[in-house]
Amino acid sequence: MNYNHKLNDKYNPKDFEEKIYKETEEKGYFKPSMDKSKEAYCIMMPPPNVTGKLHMGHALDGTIQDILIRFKRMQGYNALWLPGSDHASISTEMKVVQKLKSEGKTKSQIGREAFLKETWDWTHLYGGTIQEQQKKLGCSCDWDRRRFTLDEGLSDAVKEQFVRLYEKGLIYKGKRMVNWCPNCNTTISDVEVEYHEENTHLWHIRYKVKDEDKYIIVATTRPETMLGDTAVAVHPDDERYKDLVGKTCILPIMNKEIPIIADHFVEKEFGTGAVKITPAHDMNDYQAGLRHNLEIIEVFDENFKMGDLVPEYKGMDLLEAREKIVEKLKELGALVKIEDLTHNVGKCERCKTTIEPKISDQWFVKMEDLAKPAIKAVENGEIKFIPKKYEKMYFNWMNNIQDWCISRQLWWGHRIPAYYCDDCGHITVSRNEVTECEKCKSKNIHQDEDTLDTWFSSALWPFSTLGWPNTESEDYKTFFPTNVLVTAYDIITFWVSRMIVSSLELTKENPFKDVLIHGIVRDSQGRKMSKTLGNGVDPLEVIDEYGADALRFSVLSGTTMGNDIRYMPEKLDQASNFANKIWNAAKFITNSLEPDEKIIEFYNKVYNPDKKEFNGEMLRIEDKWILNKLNTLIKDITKLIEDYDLGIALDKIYNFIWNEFCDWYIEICKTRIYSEDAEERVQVDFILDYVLRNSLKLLHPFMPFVTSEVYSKLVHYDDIDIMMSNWPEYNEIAQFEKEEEIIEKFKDIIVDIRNTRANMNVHPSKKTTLIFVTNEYKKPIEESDEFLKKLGFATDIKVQENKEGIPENAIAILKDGIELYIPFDELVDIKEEIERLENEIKKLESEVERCNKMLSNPGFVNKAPEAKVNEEKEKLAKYEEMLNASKERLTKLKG
RNA sequence: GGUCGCAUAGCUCAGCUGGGAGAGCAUCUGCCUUACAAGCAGGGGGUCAUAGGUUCGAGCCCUAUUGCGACCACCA
Repeated sequence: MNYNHKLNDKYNPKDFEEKIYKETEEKGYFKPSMDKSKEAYCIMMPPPNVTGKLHMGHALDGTIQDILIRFKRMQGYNALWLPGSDHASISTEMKVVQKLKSEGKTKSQIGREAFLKETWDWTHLYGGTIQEQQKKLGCSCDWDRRRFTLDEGLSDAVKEQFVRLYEKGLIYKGKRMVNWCPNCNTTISDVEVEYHEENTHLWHIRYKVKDEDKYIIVATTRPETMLGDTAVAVHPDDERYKDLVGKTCILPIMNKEIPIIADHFVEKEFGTGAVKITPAHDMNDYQAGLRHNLEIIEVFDENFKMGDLVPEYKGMDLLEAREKIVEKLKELGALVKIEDLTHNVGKCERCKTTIEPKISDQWFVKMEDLAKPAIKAVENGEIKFIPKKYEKMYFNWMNNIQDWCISRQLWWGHRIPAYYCDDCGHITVSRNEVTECEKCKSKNIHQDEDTLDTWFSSALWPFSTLGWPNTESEDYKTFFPTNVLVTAYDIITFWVSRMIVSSLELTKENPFKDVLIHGIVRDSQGRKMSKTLGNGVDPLEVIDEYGADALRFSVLSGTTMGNDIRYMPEKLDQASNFANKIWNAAKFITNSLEPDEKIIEFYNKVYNPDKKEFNGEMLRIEDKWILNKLNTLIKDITKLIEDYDLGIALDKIYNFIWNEFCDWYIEICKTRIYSEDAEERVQVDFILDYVLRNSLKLLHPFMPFVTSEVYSKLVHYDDIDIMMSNWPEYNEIAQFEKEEEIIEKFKDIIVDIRNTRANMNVHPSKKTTLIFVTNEYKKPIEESDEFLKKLGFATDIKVQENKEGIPENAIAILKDGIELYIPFDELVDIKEEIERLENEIKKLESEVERCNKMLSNPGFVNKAPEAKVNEEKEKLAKYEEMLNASKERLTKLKG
């Protein structure tokens, strides 16, 4: 075979990222192998909004999942990453409404059917955008299995859930006070309400106590709702009002008699301690109204204009009515004072309109019993949150769970499968289209106009995407329950928790084993990225400038799961420098590579796959060193990814490739690479290729593109692309521990040499002879002669067992087991060398002192683990030896 | 108000079940050394927020304080 090993001169991600994605997708690598002999591994991608665009949060989320799936795929799992999108009822519907508005049309004008058609068109137009963007990021999901929450199958699943819960009595219809957005014209859930501080006033209004010459003053932020007051409440322990409780007062304007009641929810300290109760327009008042059996009087009509309680105000806007009513109260002398107040006002998350509490007929899911098994599943560890602290958030939510309002006054979504009989009023709930009342058989029926909360369908995502309710489908049987769910902490409560609930109720299985929670990506100043601030970073622009690999690196390097990530553009430089470093190293290696056949032949001789052993006799000490380091690295990275410590894993690979492989191994080997001896070259080329290819494999899940491109230029043992290659296996028995130790020592010595030379301003080209005094390391030093010479700036190396012939003015570097002398001749001032030695002695003395202190502490010697004590003893011996050698050298120089 | 979290080098952050403080960037010094100046070699820089406590030993565990942040609930 004749392979081309050539890499382009410059690292340029645009040359290959898109190409590689396309190729690997076309080859079907993203699909699960469906190999029954292999364990299945499955991740469900949290479905982004169908009309959405990729933001940094998606980029992070997608990168993490892609790393996991690529890792497992290389490990041989039958791995599926299933993508899809969410119909996102409110936000999509709003976008279409806006579009209609710009065309001068409204929802109600065109009707339900036409509106849905419009929305489907919109969805088809923009629905593919985010997928295309995820591809740019390198997401290796099985696009053929992609699902949409409004797909037919998923809609069936939604109906199935609704009907089952309804039949068990877990779904009910009831009057409740809900959050109503007057602009979106729908109920929204508590979590879709944002609270904003607003400056307003607190109006103090006095109500006359009936038949007495007393007044009770209430404080309110909403005077316009007073028309619907049905009581005034005070705290039962409030001495100021004790005598008034049980009496009645006269509601101004309405001139109506209402009771004065006592209720614990009233705070004595706030306002006047007396509060007007308007059950129709306030959550607390509503609850109080229920407790005290108060009448509910609605002040507003369905469009949130004034109703007809007082004809004068009818049809008025709320704020306008507020003004008029305040004026009127002033006239009547009922307005006592106006106080300034800042308080939190609920706003619609989407359109920022002030939320109005409203009583309406809605569908609810009874949560308390459903929550119990879901709490248990996490308590007993069947489902694990990573990091664990988020379990607390989950428990906090689940233990205080409220019934879930699932109906939405929207058209875009799953229409509620409930049919009302116009004759007998019976409600028929069914999986299928209903044409007659199940009770009186009347054909006079109509379906509920409302749709279901989007989360009602996303709660099914882990299994509805696999074919549920058909539990016999191949995918369902193979991949459910799934392995890990990856998402940000901000949707634990309304998505993660509901998936667990639905799954346990409907499938009796946990939907996933692990919940991997990551933080959110903030801007460089630590602010949340938002459209209104305009501080969002577009991942596509980043990819365009730096490449997807760099983006992926930058969101993970140096981060921990669960913590927020600050977007730092400098990290992108670090990332692309790293990719560039790999590129250059690979370019260097491949350019000098011996023919593939020769290297493969060498491999077959040097490696015994059955024993998983290298033939040490065919390798040099430095080869064994890097192989041993690689082996440890493989072990560490595998464990780290399995534990989801992705940031640490990435930094470890980075460090290995750059600071060990490039900075040391390649440098050490250069003389061999340029060697005249072909056998020598094959040997070193084999190691260079071997270590690089395995490092690339370890890095591949993180930076799929540059690793693929470079890997394809390495020695071709086979035709398998890196993506489908086997994950490196580590050897339990580290074969070359001793050699690693020796080279680490040599590295230390070389750093010391560089250090001293730098301190003494020795010109880099100036070379000298290195004299080693040792017997323990004689052989390895002789074996390493070439690179020690090169890296130690030596013309020559002498190894001897005594100190004969060492010039007085030589510099000494003293390690345990090795003494190194560098005769600098005229270059070195004895004074300086004495000074240097004195400093070193000082350092060593403090080390010895530290060890002695610890070892003379009876508490330490008696209570610390034996291994720890021995470790300190060994250190002490080593330092003492070095200290003595230094002292000896010093006296000699001085004498 | 309830719950949870965070405070480590100039900046952004790592630091595993307690056993000699780390990275990247920035900064300083010397290098165009035949893969790489997007680079190489070396250096400086930290009372690990504060105060107590547990321990032979605390960045790590406990308590309190200060300053941030998040989530939930929500004040009429």
